[in-house]
Amino acid sequence: MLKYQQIAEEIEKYIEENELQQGEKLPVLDTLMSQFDASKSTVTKSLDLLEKKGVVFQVRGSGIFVRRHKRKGYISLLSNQGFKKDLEESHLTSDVIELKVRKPTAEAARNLNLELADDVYYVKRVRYINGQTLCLEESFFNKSIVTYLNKEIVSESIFNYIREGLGLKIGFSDMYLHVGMLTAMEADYLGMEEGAPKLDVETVFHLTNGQPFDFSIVTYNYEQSQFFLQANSQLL
Amino acid sequence: MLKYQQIAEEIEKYIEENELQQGEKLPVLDTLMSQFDASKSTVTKSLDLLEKKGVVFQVRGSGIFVRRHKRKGYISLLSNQGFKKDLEESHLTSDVIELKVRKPTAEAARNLNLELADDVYYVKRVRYINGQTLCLEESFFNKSIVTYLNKEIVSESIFNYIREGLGLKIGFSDMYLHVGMLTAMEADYLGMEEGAPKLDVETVFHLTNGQPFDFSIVTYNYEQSQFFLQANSQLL
DNA sequence: TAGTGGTCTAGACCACGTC
DNA sequence: ACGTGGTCTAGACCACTAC
Repeated sequence: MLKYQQIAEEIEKYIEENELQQGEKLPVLDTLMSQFDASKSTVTKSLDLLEKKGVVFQVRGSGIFVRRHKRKGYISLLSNQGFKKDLEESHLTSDVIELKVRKPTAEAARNLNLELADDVYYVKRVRYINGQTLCLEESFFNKSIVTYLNKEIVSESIFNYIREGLGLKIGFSDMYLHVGMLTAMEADYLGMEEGAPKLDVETVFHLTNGQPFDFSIVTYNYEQSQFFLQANSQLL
Repeated sequence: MLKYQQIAEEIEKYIEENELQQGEKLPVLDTLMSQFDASKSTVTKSLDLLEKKGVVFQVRGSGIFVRRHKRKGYISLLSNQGFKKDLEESHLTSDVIELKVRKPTAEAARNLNLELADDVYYVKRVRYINGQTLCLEESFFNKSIVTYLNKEIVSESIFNYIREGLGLKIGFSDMYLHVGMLTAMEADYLGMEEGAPKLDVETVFHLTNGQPFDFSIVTYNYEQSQFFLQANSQLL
């Protein structure tokens, strides 16, 4: 593990263990530098990482402060989906409806830069949170990258397997959100009424080298759909 | 303007002007360093900024590449709302329904760290995109920070005024998303049917020093609600 | 093995906040 | 005026990719 990641992790752990609240001040840079025996740029890099994660914010001339949001039970839009689950204590399970090798839909092929004749792994799951239906998920994995899947893998964390089992490095993703109404089929899977509101999240996942490897369409039960997002405005 | 921002801007402009596509390679670091007469760390900082904005991705051992998403007409969830409008060519207008000084709701007070007896500016607007209703927006501004607002300001970009007119520095924000059904009142403002699907986005905007200054609730017309989001997974 | 991006350092200087 | 974070540099060395 890299030094700046290590430092970031320790600072984050420190905040959690001491239950620091929004606005509480952390030690100044000089202190952190000597405490972690690191240069200014390295500590700064750690803090930038934590700022990106929404854990701290830095104020020039003043100090480094803890950032927290106030609401519990929200799903983080940026750190879910094989990145990390953010729902503390919530119990996530999956029913695998379908798992097979097939040809991609036109939409999947377009998003994965594949031909219609190429093979994809197709996974359809219903996911539950604390016993309630959370979402219906359909995923298309480029089979030339994700070369093997089975029921055991698919009923657990597919992304962990992709990382650890296949040694692939997951990079960035593009997400598209739509609001709409449940079709009869979707309502059936989610145990809801046809025409009820829904949130569709389509995501194209890429490896660090830019190759798209997974296109997924997730339909959320609107009653469970509380999402959370942290933004920084210093993007010009 | 800082050197690394300048460089980032020029690289971005270069990409746009030459209409570089997803995956196209940019000059290597050494070239960029001499081209912009900057050190490696400075160029790297520019590229990190562009990576955060979703403009490029960097691959160790290989190069720097253009990142683009494929769909047009989506609203960027992270760079709207006083950050920047992302919808090219789309015409955004506002009808100001209400503008007054009042006491905050309990929810607004909680999110703005105010007492119920404190004053807030309350703004209610309907926003249109290309002549169609886009959303209904209610905002509460901490009056001790945003000391003055009027109809002219409010019918244009409030955030530009806050930045330029008041000289305040906007920092980070927390966003909460819910899916639900339109109330009769909301449906009326948006010209839709009661019970139609909606997306509510509640946002708490903070200054760079961490002070919350604006709490807003935006109810989107689901027919116009196509949102876009770019994520990076290297947040551990 | 050559090329390319990533990490880390030490230090100079700058810009902002606070008192 | 002082303390604190932010920018920028030059350079050493490391890790991954591609050939």
